Amino acid sequence: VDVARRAGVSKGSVSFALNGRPGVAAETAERIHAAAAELGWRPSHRARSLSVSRAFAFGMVVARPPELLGADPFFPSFIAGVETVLAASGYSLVLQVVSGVEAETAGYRRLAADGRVDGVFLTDLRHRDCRVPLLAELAVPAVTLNRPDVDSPFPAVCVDDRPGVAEAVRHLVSLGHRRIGHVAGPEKFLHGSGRRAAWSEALAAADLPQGPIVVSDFSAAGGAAATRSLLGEIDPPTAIVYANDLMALAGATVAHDMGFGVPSQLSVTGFDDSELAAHVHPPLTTVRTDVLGWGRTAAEVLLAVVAGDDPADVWLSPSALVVRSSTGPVPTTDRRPSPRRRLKDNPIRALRTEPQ
Amino acid sequence: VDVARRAGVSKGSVSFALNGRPGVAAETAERIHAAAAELGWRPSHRARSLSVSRAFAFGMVVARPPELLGADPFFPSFIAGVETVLAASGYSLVLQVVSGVEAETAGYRRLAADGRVDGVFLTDLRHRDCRVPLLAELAVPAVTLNRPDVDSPFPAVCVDDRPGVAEAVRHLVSLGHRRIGHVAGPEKFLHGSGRRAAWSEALAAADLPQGPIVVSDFSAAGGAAATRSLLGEIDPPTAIVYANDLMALAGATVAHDMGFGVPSQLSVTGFDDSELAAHVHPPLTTVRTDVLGWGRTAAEVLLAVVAGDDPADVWLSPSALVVRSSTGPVPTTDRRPSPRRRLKDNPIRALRTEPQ
DNA sequence: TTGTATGCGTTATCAT
DNA sequence: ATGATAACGCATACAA
Repeated sequence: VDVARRAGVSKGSVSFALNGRPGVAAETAERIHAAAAELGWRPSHRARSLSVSRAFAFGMVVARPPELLGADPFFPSFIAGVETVLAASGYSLVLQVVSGVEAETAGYRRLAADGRVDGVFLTDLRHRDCRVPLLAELAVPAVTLNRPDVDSPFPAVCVDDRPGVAEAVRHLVSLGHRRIGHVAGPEKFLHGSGRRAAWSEALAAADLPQGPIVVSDFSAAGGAAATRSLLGEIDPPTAIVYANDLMALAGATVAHDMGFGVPSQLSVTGFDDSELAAHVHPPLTTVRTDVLGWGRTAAEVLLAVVAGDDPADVWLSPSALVVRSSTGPVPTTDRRPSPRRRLKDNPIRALRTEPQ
Repeated sequence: VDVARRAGVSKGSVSFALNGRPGVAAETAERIHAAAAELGWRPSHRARSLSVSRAFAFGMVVARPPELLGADPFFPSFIAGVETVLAASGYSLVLQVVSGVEAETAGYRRLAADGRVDGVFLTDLRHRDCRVPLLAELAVPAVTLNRPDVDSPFPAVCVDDRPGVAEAVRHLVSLGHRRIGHVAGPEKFLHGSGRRAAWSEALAAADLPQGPIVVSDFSAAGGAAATRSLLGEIDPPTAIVYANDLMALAGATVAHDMGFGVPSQLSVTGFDDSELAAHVHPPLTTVRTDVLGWGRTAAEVLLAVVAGDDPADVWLSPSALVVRSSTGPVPTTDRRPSPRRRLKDNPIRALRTEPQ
């Protein structure tokens, strides 16, 4: 109103001029802009929000336990990628971290009921993920990270985990390994079972028998326990492909404690290429994905959705192996663990152990 | 309006009744509630926001590089703590991750200009932190994590890092160490220089000379480089206190690669008690703080601020040492590193090296 | 090309 | 105790 009065025009003209829409004379528009500038006019986000029924924000609800979130490089990078495009678009990100699926559902409902967001990012996709129908019912636009295995009306931004895992297996095979185990993430997660499938298929493709597998939980403790179990078997694998770095790091530690040298007696690969991977002993061979780009693209797609168009799925550059020193040639001779450690960690089987 | 019509009253009465305010007859109020329920009325967050000029959201802008964020257990836990109290209050958290101080300032300005938040959390406090006067000028309420070293109108929620670090030093002293080094975080951060001061003062309190120090950057690479430098000195320390776990973990790796057994020849302590700390070899002695509680309290305080009162600073339970196996008795005899590693990693000094 | 009028869903200020 | 009416700040259909 003030700007209109100062420019000697009506409210409507001001709105049109300030939004750069046709239907206002160039000279008038200029006068309006000048008036707005002099008055220090700033658009009111809230009023606009009420008027156009949009929140100018996207949401994300994360249902991981905090201690796992803190050890996982995914979310910070993803969010950073998202922000780079949101900041330029006047959009914000509202984040919710919850524990448990019921709280997660409640979180989405609240976001939707309050109209706090115009769309959400669906991460950590699960099998038959209930969030897809939920959001469809709530009429909240979404973008899924990878394509769900339920009917989904939402576009997906996909990064294929499998090539990296397959590459890891091939790498191990080329080093002579024939007994390659896997420590998987929870099977309910698409990426958990996807990486497992990639490992399994890569073994088959190499004409190798399926190796031993333990399904774990992406945590350090879980990775340690899984490794203990795998290496305690009668004929332990000579290499283990882990579904993430955290489990791999903890697993390598357990192996070492059990007397399995890494990589001399056991090769190990991770997934994520976390900050620490290159700085442990031995540096971890792992799989890298472009998480930052993932976030960037996901944000762009969601922006396109709220802009009204119906973007197609997009596939980003697939994961790729980063070879470091936690993988090596398969041990040719006696790879029984050294006696001291073995005695301590596995007293029963230590009876058959002798110095190497 | 619909509810009012249905209940046969006016808009104003509905507003009063639904907000449980005095000035409406009990019977009328009941009729209104019934009508609202039948109509499935839900309050509009946006309209309320416009009307009362509040966002019902708090903000947080994080200016760490993504790869460091991903390796740091702080933010996820802090945010999780924040959420537990926000969710119950109808508040949301809008998160911004940026790179660089200028983007950070811009982030706060945008949050304020758009009126997107009613207050912000100030984390990673720096010396003479420019965000304090900025937010004061912007008239954005805030709560600071620990008390800034500039005049601040904002309440602070404090967790003292120092007791934990001091405890670590005392622990090392009790193990016989007399030459205790430190790998610090950037000095511009309050927690960086605070931990350094704690280390320094603890040494003085133990009547020990100041140990060698390298100022680093909280990253794994930084911790590795700092350690290399420290252990390359003529008379390397027998123990190193690191300002965070990431540097400690990378540092322990470097030490091992340089032929320093941990803890046989070098003791190491971290800070954070990250997920991996207990699952590396050797398990890391480190300092733990209640980050979840920190987030919870900070949210409560910010809520109190926007509610109109002027809460006092609150001090939470201080940090405490978690003793694991990366610390041990000071080496009594020849602690020169073993020759093989040493040859590889430090060829110059290897000339003086002999087998142990 | 410009102006007028109204809607968005609340809360707040008056009257009565 | 209740009801009408005015903000809040923008967008927009429609008239001129």
